Amino acid sequence: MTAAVDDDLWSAVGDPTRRRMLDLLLADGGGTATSLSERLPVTRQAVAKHLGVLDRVGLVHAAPAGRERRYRVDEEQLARAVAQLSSVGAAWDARLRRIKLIAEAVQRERADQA
Amino acid sequence: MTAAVDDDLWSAVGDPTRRRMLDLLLADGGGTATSLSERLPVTRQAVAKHLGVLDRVGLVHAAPAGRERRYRVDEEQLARAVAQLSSVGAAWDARLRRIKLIAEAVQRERADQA
DNA sequence: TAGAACTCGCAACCAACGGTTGCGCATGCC
DNA sequence: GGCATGCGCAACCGTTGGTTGCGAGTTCTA
Repeated sequence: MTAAVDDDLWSAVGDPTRRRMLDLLLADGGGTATSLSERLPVTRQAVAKHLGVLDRVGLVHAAPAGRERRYRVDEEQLARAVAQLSSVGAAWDARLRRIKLIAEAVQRERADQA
Repeated sequence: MTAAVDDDLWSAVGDPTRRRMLDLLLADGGGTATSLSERLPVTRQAVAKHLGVLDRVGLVHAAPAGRERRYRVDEEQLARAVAQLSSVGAAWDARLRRIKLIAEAVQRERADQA
């Protein structure tokens, strides 16, 4: 049921470092590869690569400012990703609930027979 | 804010193939590496490795049955993972909402000045 | 205005991981 | 006993997250 369409956006958000980057960018209202790397346990280059990935899927946008390259979160796109995320969660939740109901029904049936 | 504690469970569920495996296991009420690999675009060995990962984080449990090795989903653990998932989603959602409010406030302030 | 300081991008390299193929071993069925 | 089936182990490959090293462009300042 869980389609494969999600996978590009999902996998972009799937990386822990990228999640923390998005978190920092949201908290500070933007940032550069260098500024982010100072608050993360990875080097600037690693951050830069991640920013490239996030840029490709449209979760962030770059704005050259002098010698800096300032990144900001595309909130609309992130909202879309979050929606997909919670929809997957909801699907599993529903399935788990259904399984539980069936299990309980079987239990009741057995109890009736005994 | 999003802690690093989630990362083990989260990354286990992060892989698309593992998500589809969990989905299949839930739908069929269990399965073996071979049975799963027949319904997935990967080999039995790849599936076996993934089952090992899922087993290590407690999302599935193995029950040797004759020459088979039958796996079942630990629904409680999966429910916990789903909860973490949606909590992360909720956190981002809240932050996005807050950002939006601030932005609107700034807009209004500017309008008043003009 | 020349040079120091800072930020960035590119390239080479490494480790981990998802995936495959090829084997050998155990279990079950005829 | 013999054949088929299911599993585990090992070697190997491509991708990806991460690092170091370096050269080039921009800003600040002496």
